[in-house]
Amino acid sequence: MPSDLTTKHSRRILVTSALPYANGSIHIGHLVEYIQTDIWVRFQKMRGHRCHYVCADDTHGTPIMLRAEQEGITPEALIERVHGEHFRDFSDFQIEFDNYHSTHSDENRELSQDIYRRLDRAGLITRRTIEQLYDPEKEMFLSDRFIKGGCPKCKAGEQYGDSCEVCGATYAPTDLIKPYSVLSGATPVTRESEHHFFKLGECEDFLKEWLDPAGKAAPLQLEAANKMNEWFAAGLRDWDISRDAPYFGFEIPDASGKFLYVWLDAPVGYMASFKNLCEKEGLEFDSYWQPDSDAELYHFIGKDILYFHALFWPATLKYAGYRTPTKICVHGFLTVDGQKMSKSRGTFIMARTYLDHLNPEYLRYYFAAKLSERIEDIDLNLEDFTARVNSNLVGKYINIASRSAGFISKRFDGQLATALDADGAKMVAGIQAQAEQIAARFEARQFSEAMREIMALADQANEYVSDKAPWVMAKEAGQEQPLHQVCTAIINAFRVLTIYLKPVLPKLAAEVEAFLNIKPLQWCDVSELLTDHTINNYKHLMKRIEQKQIDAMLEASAATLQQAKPSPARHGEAQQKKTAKVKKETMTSDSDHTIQFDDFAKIDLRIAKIVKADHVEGADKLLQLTLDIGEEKPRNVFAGIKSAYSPEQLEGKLTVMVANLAPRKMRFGLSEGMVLAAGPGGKSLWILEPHEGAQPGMKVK
RNA sequence: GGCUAUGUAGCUCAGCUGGUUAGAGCGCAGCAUUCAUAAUGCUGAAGUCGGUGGUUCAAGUCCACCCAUAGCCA
Repeated sequence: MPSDLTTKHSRRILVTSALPYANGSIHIGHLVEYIQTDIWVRFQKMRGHRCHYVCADDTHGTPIMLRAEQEGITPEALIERVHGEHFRDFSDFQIEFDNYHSTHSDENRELSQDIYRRLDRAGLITRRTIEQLYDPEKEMFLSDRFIKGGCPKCKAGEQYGDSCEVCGATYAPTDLIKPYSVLSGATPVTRESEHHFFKLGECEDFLKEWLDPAGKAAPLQLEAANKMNEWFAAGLRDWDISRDAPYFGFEIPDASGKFLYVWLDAPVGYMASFKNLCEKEGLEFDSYWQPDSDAELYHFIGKDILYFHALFWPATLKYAGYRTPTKICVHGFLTVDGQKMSKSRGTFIMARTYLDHLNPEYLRYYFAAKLSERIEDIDLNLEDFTARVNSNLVGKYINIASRSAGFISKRFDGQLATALDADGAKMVAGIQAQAEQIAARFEARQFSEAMREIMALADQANEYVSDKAPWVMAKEAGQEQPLHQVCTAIINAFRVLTIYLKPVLPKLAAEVEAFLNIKPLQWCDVSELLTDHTINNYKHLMKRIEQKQIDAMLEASAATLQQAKPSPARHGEAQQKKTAKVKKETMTSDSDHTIQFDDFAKIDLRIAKIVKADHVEGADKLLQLTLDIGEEKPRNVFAGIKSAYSPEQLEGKLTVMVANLAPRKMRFGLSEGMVLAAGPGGKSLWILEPHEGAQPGMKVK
């Protein structure tokens, strides 16, 4: 259990959310993280801790450069505009940063370059010459996504340099048919360049110790720690942290024409944003970032960028002489109605589109009701969303105020009674008694549990109202005082519930404070009662969601996505594969069960001679086959047929293989195709064998 | 193919180290109620706990295999 629940001392806490990339807009998938973080931060502040929440736009890299060029503006102009858009979206969702900075700032330049120097001095930077494609016209190196050409497998045109969106093949950009630069149209040439690498392999001992510190809470959730162990087992490789000019970013000190890779300066942006805040507010930067700091440091991130935050980032900090994070809080992705957000279904919802149609606090509550401390994906089920918000927030919670406020204002001139009735006192005390339990839920990021518990308490308040039936008292003579006390008890229940919900519903809580005519509520106010006090007239605090609002939002989403580009969340490079995959899926799901001849013709089936078959060390089901299909080099294929065949049975035999299947990197090596076999599996598995006379390499049609 | 998660009522999810007739909220049905911008209370129906085998006196909970979904394989 966190220390603050037993000891009352004020903690110093620095919290970050991942930095959104400055080449697109915020969508509801992003919001899971910012809302989760914001709730946690608001909770800490309500508990009286010194908590700072910083973030920034992530502004560097080739995608930003290209986007700016497309729009005919400078990168600086682009990132300034996007910064404004992002900040407005976040603010309107009531995400309250203490500072929202930019990685393109003096603080970040100084810190990033200094960290590079410190790492270099510590012997953790190495330099190696690598080969890369180069655009001779534009005079710059090209990453895979800036090269297009024909897919070497299926011949589809206009494909990116790393994988084909039509057939899913992966390849090197040099394999493309007639490759050309996206930037200039020129044919790229291969060129050498010296790159700077961070020697991550040398940080392994430190990282293992950081991951599992003796006598301290682990910095990662269990699932994330498992993933780390997988990475350790696979071996840590050096990390390429340099890019050649021209590049929108920071220069590497003492290496002209070399820039820091965006993923190096992005997390440093956390520090830079905080440093900027320190300058504004007179905080001591070093006391938060020096190695022995007693301040706590929390990074909230999505599971897609664990690699950067759990390996590179702690290692960077450690060897640059800074403290390491207290905890990395990882969350899953958002699905809508059980599926990935989809543009065609209109479920790819931009933050702004949502705001145009619905109250942001609905979504804050719904996310809170679904978020746990685990890395699970959460689903925004729109039907469930409507039902829960309407029933829990409006029907249960808001309704408590609305049921009693009328009596207080009409019968007692807005004045609360000086005491509660015995049952009412007991009911309110029962709600108050849960304060530490609920606080522990918030602290541990078990928001869904917290919401469940709070709504159970709201049920208790409603039962009390139902038992006392104040509307009956109101009609009977001589029942003035009991009515007054009962309604005061109801208002008090509502006030305590409002404290519990305030981290989630800050704006609503402020309206409740105005209604109750009280100062901003803190967590410790739970133990007090509001009696002998004048409150204001009740105005309805929250409307129910109507189906037509949801429909309108989905429609608008489908429409706006024609123009607006969503931010790739992190970095273009990291996101590239994912986009390709999504596209592939929609293609297959749209297609029929029958295929056209053209589809069939795409599959290149060949007679293959099994020249060699081997067991694969460490694999339960695989055999490694070396297949001759008349090519210069025989193909290497891993086939899951060990249960049915021994290597000896296969060697020398002919079979049929899919020759144009995209090569796939497996744990044991590259598999360059597939052999055909039938059967349910296990021992019942039979590979295909042609009649005598077929020759290796013949096409099967 | 390997690895990691997940798979429990129509929906969203709880079920700790295996132990009495499997839980909650929403939704649904019936009744009550009318203070509340249709909100509330009570009662109830509803589940072969993804599947198949196994371990055990006893399995949603452990083991094996399989199926489905998502992700990772740098």
